[in-house]
Amino acid sequence: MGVTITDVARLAGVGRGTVSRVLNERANVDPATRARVLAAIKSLDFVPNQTARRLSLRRTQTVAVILPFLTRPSAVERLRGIELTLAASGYDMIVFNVETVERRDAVFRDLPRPERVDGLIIVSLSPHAAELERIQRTGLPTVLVDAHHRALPRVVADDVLGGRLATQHLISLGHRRVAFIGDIPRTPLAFTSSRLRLTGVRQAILASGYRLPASLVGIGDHSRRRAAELATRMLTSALPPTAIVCASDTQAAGVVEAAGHVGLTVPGTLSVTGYDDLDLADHLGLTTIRQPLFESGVRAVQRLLQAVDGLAPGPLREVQDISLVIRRSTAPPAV
Amino acid sequence: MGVTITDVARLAGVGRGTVSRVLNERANVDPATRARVLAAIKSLDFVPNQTARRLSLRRTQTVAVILPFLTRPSAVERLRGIELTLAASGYDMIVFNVETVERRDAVFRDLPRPERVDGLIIVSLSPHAAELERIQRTGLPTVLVDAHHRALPRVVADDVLGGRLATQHLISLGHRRVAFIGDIPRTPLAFTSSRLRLTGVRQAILASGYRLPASLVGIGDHSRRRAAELATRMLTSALPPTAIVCASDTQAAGVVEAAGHVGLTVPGTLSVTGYDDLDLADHLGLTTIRQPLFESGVRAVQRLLQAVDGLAPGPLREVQDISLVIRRSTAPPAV
DNA sequence: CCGTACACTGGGACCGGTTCCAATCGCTAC
DNA sequence: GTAGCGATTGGAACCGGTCCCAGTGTACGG
Repeated sequence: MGVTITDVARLAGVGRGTVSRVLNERANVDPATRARVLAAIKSLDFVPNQTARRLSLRRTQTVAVILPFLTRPSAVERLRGIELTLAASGYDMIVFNVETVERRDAVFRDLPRPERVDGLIIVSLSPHAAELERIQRTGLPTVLVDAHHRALPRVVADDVLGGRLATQHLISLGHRRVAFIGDIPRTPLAFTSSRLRLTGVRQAILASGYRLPASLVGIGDHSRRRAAELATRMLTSALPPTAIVCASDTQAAGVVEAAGHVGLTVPGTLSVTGYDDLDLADHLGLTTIRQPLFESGVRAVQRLLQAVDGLAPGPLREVQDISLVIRRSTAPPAV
Repeated sequence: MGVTITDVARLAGVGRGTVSRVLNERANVDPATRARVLAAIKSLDFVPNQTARRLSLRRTQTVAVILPFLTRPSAVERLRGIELTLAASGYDMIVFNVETVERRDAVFRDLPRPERVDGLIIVSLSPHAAELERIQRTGLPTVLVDAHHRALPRVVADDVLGGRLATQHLISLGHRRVAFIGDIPRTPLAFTSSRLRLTGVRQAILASGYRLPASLVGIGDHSRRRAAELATRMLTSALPPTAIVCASDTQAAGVVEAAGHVGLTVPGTLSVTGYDDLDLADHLGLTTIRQPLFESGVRAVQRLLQAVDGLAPGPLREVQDISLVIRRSTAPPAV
């Protein structure tokens, strides 16, 4: 237990520096010496102590991932991409799941320290001024995913476009009263994506000469249940929508459920679109906007590690492609 | 950048040892000295370097979580419980998502080293002999969740009971031909839970004097799609079941879908039960077995940290309560 | 007035690596 | 034969903490 570099050096009959040189594949080691050292390493089953290495190198070989709501499948899928890529690069991943404002503050206060982690990946959480200032002061390489700040490198999809695509699809089917159901934008844990999607929805509607009255915009926390409540209220109002664009597949599932409860059929008397193209969307036959969730995690890590290695960061804003996936939840409005 | 304990000592006009004593709240520090040191710490915004601390203490303040298939909501829910509890205890959590045999081997080979982590939480993966041997040799505190090995402390639910509960419910409704659809048991990434649930199903069926022919046991990888295929085959056979017990809500969702495709209604002409009580189950109105997923993560961490602190481990096998949740997917068989 | 116990403190050794510098060695060039 | 050079090597210093030991100062008992 606890074989050290000194043990290896002693067994191989060399100095500690030489063992270190072999370990780190430096030049200037005599092949015969190298062989002796490698044999000693093998026979002792020596593995360098990470902690000591970190202290000496002043590098943690660790990346922190901050993300809100591990409950959301889309966040988990991004995390999978991050984990896989990080593992392949020999970095450890420490995860901070942020579900409350207190945790958010604590994480942003304690975490961004170069002696703790080599880099930061922040998912679906847009840093505000104080947080940014702190990150920049430490000089810690940082990449945002599905989050925005003009000063930080980020991997995003065009949420405005996504909202527009879904809405244009509905309008081209003949819908005129298109509603939107999405997340609360001004929570301290806000997802900016929902707000941007709404912008896209509004753009498409206005461009076609229709209107988006406030009564057709439903905002609530991100849950199936809440979405169902909002939809129920809309659908039982005097002038109900014939189609609803949702900020997520989860919320779309709630809307479909609500439609059933108030006696509407999807897509017969109500069209619904989701967002993300989760398994759920396939299951429910939801028309939705697909975005490369897993891939966003992969790219974030690749860009982060480039920055950690001191390479050029590339364009600050990297935009990933999205696409409309048409299934069975959208159809022309009932006549 | 990088304020060290030496800087603090210099500013406070004391030795490094004294600063350390203040930091670690040791006795034998003069109140006046302590105050001076604390003032220096504050004015320099000093935070002790974790890495140096780890090296010196030979403690990593880090716990590794190994879990297969982050894609599964049940695994994520357990992870949430683990993350929250670990965060509250000041430990870092590094996560290893295992989706292939290669990764499993690599993780079990490289990870269990006391100089890397203070403890191990293994979710839904039962270590085999070589892995156990390695873990025990290192003496690393370890807790299993939803996994089994007689030599290791574990937090589990009674899966046999769960299978029995679901089946007894169906039998009490009048079903005689009850089928089971679950996971492949002998994959290197096997979930033992599915096999145990099948055992419970079989027990209940035999206890009631009925039979469980091989044709009514469907085994496939854990996905909605695969479950749907298996169900379709069963339901279109000569002697179809009137009820299907599934090893997970996800698979139950596939079965419900398949039922629709072959012209059966749930629960009219087919009863279905799931397992886990995910949001999905509520959504689909699935009768299911609820188990405390989040809580299992919490308990695992509590027990692990006890072990890390050298306290008594308590009973090796801690069993959590499960319960039958009856919703709208089960009813008496059609006459 | 002095020995001693006790509270407090400074600083060296250590954790296990990496890196730099100086020393050694063999070989070539003159 | 020897100066000069590059390749190779050992070992000290360092990363930033913790901890132990010895030393200082003070109060107290005899």
